[in-house]
Amino acid sequence: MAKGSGLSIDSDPIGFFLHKPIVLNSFQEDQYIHRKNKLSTSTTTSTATSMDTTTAIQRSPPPTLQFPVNLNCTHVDDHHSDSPPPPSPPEKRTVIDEMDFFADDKNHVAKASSADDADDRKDLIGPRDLEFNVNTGLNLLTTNTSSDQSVVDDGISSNLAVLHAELERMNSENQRLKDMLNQVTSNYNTLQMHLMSLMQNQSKADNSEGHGVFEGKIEEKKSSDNGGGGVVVPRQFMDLGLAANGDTDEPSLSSSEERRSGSAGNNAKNGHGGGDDGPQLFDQEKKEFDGGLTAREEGPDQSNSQGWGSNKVPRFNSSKEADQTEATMRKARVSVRARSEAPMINDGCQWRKYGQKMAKGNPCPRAYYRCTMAAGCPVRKQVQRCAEDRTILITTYEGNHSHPLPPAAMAMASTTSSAARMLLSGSMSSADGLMNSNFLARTMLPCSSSMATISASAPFPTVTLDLTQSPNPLQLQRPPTQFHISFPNPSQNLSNSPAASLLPQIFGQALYNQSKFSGLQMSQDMADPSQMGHQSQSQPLGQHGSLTDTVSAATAAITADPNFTAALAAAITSIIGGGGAHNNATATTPTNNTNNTSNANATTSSSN
DNA sequence: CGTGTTTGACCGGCGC
DNA sequence: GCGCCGGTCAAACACG
Repeated sequence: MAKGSGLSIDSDPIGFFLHKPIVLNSFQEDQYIHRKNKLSTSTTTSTATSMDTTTAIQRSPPPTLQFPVNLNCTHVDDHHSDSPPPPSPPEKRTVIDEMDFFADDKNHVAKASSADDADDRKDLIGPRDLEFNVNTGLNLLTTNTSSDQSVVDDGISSNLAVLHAELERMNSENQRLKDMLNQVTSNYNTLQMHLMSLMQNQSKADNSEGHGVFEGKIEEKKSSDNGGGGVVVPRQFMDLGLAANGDTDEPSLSSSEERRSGSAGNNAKNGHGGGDDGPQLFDQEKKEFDGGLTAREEGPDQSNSQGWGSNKVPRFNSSKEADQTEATMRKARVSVRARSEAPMINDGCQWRKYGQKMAKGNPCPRAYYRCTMAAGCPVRKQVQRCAEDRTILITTYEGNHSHPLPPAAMAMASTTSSAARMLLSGSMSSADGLMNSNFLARTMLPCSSSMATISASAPFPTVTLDLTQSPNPLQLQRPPTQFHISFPNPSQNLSNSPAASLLPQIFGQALYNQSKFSGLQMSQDMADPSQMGHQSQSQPLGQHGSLTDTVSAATAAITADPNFTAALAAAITSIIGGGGAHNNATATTPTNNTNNTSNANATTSSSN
């Protein structure tokens, strides 16, 4: 094996955050030069794509004007003889002129006639509208008076009124769903505190009774994880609920973490002496935790608002089955693909590098990091450049933070955690988690794009969030008229729904909103001022690896669009209703995106 | 001197 | 059983 190959990346997270100059060896320099050469291309591409998206949005409105105009045609005819037309302000003609999309000779004839008197003008309104409806011109309006103006204005205003009413309705619904989510979140937190209290009592009871070796070791480990403070909860729960959730339904603590604790605490420098105890300790701890959770389950609403279904699945399996399930869950990962020039994306957390290896099939080394924001945080990540395109940085996260996160870290953490949770909820909804994941992956719509990928073919279930394509996050801001969401159909499986693909972002946003930060605000609060700004506004994706911006942009876009909140509600409903397998949230959009994820068993996105 | 990185060694899972 | 490989450990080293 190519150990010590020298293909190292200076990736001091702290230094990175502080704009510490990055020192590269010759190979890295080659890589970075290569990437820099490519950067202009990729940046240009991203920018162009963004512009295309914007243009597409701006082009959309005009044709819809026909409908209200026709409505007013009837209206005017009905009042033809009732009231004389008000004086026509000439200046309004310019407004009408702007609507003369289709001019032809007929309109000139009509224009001449319309100049005679108001009644004649009114008479012409009907035919003119008909002509308009069949794509003839509106030039006759250039001499029309206010009656015609009012016709158009009334049409537009009535249409606007309709739209406004619709918007208000959606906003109210949006607010209602937010309230519901907040309440569910609150209930969940309360439930979790109950659980902690219960577990604490249980652990004390077990300890006092002098039960088997596992319990004793668990106590030892728990104390170690909490800085020896004597707290007997498995891990500290953060107030945001995110990490607590992750700890609850996604046992992220790897065996090595146990080994590490054991080595440090007991075996000192003997290194691997505690290795064998790690998984057992964790499994036992996990069983206790799950058992307590199951016992305390109060109902689907509470248990799933943040647990995303994993918590709600009863854990009455035998110990062997539980071990299998836990092994699967422990390995759940979220991989984020993003274009980045930096050796490591700024996700707001602090990382310490603990290893580097050459991975098979990739000339680029894989770096291993663990979170150092809190002692005993089980989160690890692997950073590796894509072999095919070295401008793409693949960051794979495993586990959930056991500590409060700064705002800058919330977006990524919540997104990845939610993605993992989504995956796990799918896995846990079946006795065979992996097969279910495969099914979930395969049954996602083929027409979708590559924002989220679920891969069960890997040794561990992995969700891949592909952020290398800028259109996807931006497309989340498409006007509601181009993004239709239909609400749950109980007879359909969630996995059939394209909205399922939005769950990582949606859930991330939900969790993020829960923490009282908006995506935009978070983006502005980021530690690195150079990476401030709203990605969805204009900043091309992939510049300097501001992945957090990307995520926040996507999540902010979701927040901005009531339809996405509706999708969130639908998704939550889906999970609440059946571990992500009963109800259905459907987001129907035309798609034209391509899939660029190599291991894409299923990809989804909102696209147009 | 404290903190973080580097890197050779080691472990465990898995396939043959 | 053996080798491969991913993942981790920890002594040595670098740096401020």
